[in-house]
Amino acid sequence: MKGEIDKKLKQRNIKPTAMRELVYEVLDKNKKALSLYEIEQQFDNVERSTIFRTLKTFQDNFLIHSIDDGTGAVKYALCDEGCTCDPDDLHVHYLCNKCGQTHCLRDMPVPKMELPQDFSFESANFVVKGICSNCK
Amino acid sequence: MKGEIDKKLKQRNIKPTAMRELVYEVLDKNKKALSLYEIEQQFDNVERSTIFRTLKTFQDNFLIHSIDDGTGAVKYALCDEGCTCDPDDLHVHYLCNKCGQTHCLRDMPVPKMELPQDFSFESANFVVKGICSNCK
DNA sequence: GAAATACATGCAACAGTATTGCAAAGGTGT
DNA sequence: ACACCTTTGCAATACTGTTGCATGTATTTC
Repeated sequence: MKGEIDKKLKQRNIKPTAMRELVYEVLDKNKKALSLYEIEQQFDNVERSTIFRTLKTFQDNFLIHSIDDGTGAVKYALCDEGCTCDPDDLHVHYLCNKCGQTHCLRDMPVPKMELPQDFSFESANFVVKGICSNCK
Repeated sequence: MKGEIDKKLKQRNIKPTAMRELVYEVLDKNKKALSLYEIEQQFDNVERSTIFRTLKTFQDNFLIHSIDDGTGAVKYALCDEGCTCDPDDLHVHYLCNKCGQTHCLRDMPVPKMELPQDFSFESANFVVKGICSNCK
């Protein structure tokens, strides 16, 4: 288990520390995107800033991606293997207005839009909101 | 001019006050989406909270819509005439990573996604990021 | 037109999230 | 063991958004 996680971290050139293994584990076992606060809640005595910087490191190395779902807190979820967060790697996210959970719709790529002349497409944030099947 | 604005406000059941006319004017003459802070900057001695509540009133009555472009500050832009901010009224927004300006791509509707079973589509936020034609 | 009522505004304070500086702790290589 | 670099914890702070309350302004009612 720990070995598996370390491998994932090393694949992304992230030195595996206890903290990072734990944060990875939390992101992995929860099947939804989590905010900094939500991650903090799953630990007893871990500094917010440490988690914050851990997430930043993860994000810089494309191990996780961030989602701004409009709730005020940025959420984080694991990237798929080999993801480089290029336009081609992007997928749609879904925020349930009832339970507040944000899910990755990993098999739903963000559609390429035909932008106006001379506008480049570097990245995108596409969040669909509604009521999820659980809350229906 | 003032008459035109009052008409727009009244169409949306918003009582036209001096404040509201001014905020509307600012949103109208800038052709991009503005944050609360940016709107505040265009006045000399107007309370943030007043503008905040004005925007809230506008939004509740579908005169403006808000965009969360991931920069940390919500931005606001005028709705098209007759807009009710339904899924059908939504359009894509564009954030330039260089100049930081956010534009409405009004003629680019948010594509309807085929969501997983029992997930409803109530609204969406679709922001494309890149370099705009001005900054290229 | 004056009194009563409702609504809008300004001020101040506060809440939540994100972020940074700095020092201590931990690990790595020589 | 020592020097070096990275990570972590603590504290403080910035920024945006939000609310309570008092005051001012407009609108209605008589």
